Amino acid sequence: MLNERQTELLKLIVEDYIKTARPISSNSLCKALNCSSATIRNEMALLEEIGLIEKTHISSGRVPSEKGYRYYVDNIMKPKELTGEDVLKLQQVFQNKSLVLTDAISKSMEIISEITNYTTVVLGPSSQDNRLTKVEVVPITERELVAIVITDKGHVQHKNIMLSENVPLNEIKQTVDLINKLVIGTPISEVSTTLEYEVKPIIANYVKQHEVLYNAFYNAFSDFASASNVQMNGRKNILMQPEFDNTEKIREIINKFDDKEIINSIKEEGNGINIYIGSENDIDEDLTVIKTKYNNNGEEGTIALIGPKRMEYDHVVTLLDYIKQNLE
Amino acid sequence: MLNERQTELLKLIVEDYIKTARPISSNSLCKALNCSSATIRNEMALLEEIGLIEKTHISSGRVPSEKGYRYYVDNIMKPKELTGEDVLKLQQVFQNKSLVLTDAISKSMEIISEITNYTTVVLGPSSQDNRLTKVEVVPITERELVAIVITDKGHVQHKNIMLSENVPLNEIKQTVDLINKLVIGTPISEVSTTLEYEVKPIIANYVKQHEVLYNAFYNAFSDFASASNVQMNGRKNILMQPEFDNTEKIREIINKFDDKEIINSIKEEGNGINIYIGSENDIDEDLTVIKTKYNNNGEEGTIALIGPKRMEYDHVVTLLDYIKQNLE
DNA sequence: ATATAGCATTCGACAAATAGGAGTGCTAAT
DNA sequence: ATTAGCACTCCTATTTGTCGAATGCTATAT
Repeated sequence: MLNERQTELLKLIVEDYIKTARPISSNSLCKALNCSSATIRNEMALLEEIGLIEKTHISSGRVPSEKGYRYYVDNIMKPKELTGEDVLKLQQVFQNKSLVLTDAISKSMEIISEITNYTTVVLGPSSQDNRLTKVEVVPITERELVAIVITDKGHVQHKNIMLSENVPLNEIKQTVDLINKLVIGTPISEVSTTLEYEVKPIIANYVKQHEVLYNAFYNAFSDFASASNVQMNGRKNILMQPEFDNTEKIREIINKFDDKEIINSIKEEGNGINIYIGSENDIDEDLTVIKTKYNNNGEEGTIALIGPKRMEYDHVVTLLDYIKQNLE
Repeated sequence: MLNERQTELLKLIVEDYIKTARPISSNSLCKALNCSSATIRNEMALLEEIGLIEKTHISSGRVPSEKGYRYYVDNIMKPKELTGEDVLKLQQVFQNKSLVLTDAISKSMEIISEITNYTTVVLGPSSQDNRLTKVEVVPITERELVAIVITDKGHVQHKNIMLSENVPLNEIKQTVDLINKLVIGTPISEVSTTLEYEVKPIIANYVKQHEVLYNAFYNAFSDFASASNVQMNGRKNILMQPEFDNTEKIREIINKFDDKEIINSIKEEGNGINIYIGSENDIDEDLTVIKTKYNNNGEEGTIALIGPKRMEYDHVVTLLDYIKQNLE
């Protein structure tokens, strides 16, 4: 589609703009392309007609359009080799054999956020399809207890429960034993149903204060099933970008970052490393989101990186790829 | 110190400014004080001399100084009665008997952040002076286990542990039993020491892979002791205040909010509800922080509210007081 | 056919100039 | 003790002008 010089021109514009955040003039590219500014202007007019670059005003330099970034990412960009320094920082995480995978992911995304000055997000796997392995209860006071729920994939969650009336310890024990007998092996998403139809009728006979206990556990399990697990690093980074140098935009973005709904929508379904430029993502048309799935023992989570559209795509992709490699 | 009219004047200036965020002119107060603007100007000059109000430029209206806010808070302000609406919202939390105290606090501060449009912070109690009640281990795979630690105050924490070599299940069990025997009842802050001097020498005899296990548990306990527990609500709220309508300031504040160090420094030592205006707090001289301790079964935490100096002190104090009452 | 030099043109960024208005402080009169 | 009146200060918004960085276009050279 584009000839060699046009390709080179687009590449220069995109990469220059990524570096400087200022519109690129025809003059500034003369040496690089070894021709006069007039020639470059002609080519620029062409690229603009195709829609790959834009002007900010009638006599301004050129800026990549969304389509331009897309073309760059798809056809021009070459993955950038990692510097020794970057590798060194990340090695420290992956060589630490005593780290559980989820901790390794957290740590490495923390580091990537520092290296790149973008915002990173780790969306932990949901425990929806985990199976219940064990329920344990530890009494704290007469009315308060801690319920601990463990799944086969190693998810643990606890919840302090306040009983609405005093319940004798042995009744609590009986209930927990029953749950452990009847509910173990059930997927988390189905626990509520099992509780209601299998456990509830039985404890109604055994246990005096069955209502109170049943409700307490029912609530605890619902919380567990719906718990989401999101970690964000360097949310301030994105605000430092020069394109977000106005309060309105900053407020808009901070708002979106605070919105659990939006952040949860980051979940990636496809394979590989996927890039969503501007309006291609659901967060904000001025941002680019790069995501990839990871797989921990059959459980899937997402790691993502959020930055301005003017993002160092080559660097970022290589970093994420490096992490992906190391996680497997 | 101040006569009646001066007091009334300061009150009007502070409360007007809190509402409008604009300097107050002598003219605008004529009706309220029932005298001419010239008289008010004379009084204003006096208040300014004492340092209670300031001008933003030589011919501008007056703005409360830090000292002015302080005087207002200490001597003029009357607690504002809560509206039925506010009470209603908070009642829903406190009447829910199945909520554990910490959850009730979280929820109510969430609500307060919404009501006031300021930022709220809940600093959970540290588990430093809790005593260990139980350690439990659940194996997930050959190399991975979940360690669960419970304290007498009902704190629970879990940590997934990756063993650097395979360890037979019975050795793990032995170790955990030993820990449960020797370490229970020890304050969390001393667990590491006890582990090192009492447990380590013994398991060295019993257990083959004692090094691996010891390290794993040692790390798990250190994490537990150092874990902090901070919750923030509505951090965006503060950015919406008109006085923070420039990107530099916003970035500064967002940075400070992201800084665990600073946020942890919010911990309140004194009794009652304490107000730290501007330079009186450690976060930012343009902010006011209002804090109060709460007491959960002997464990102390802090709830705090962060807003601009131009804060609705009367409303906020009443709200915090209401919560404090209800928590006890 | 392609590349380039040259030129008019457009527009943003910045500074200077201008006008209007909101305040104040001070003085003199009540 | 209060207030009317007035000169004065400074902010804010708008206008104006200039400079420079770009562009598009046209005519010319290769």
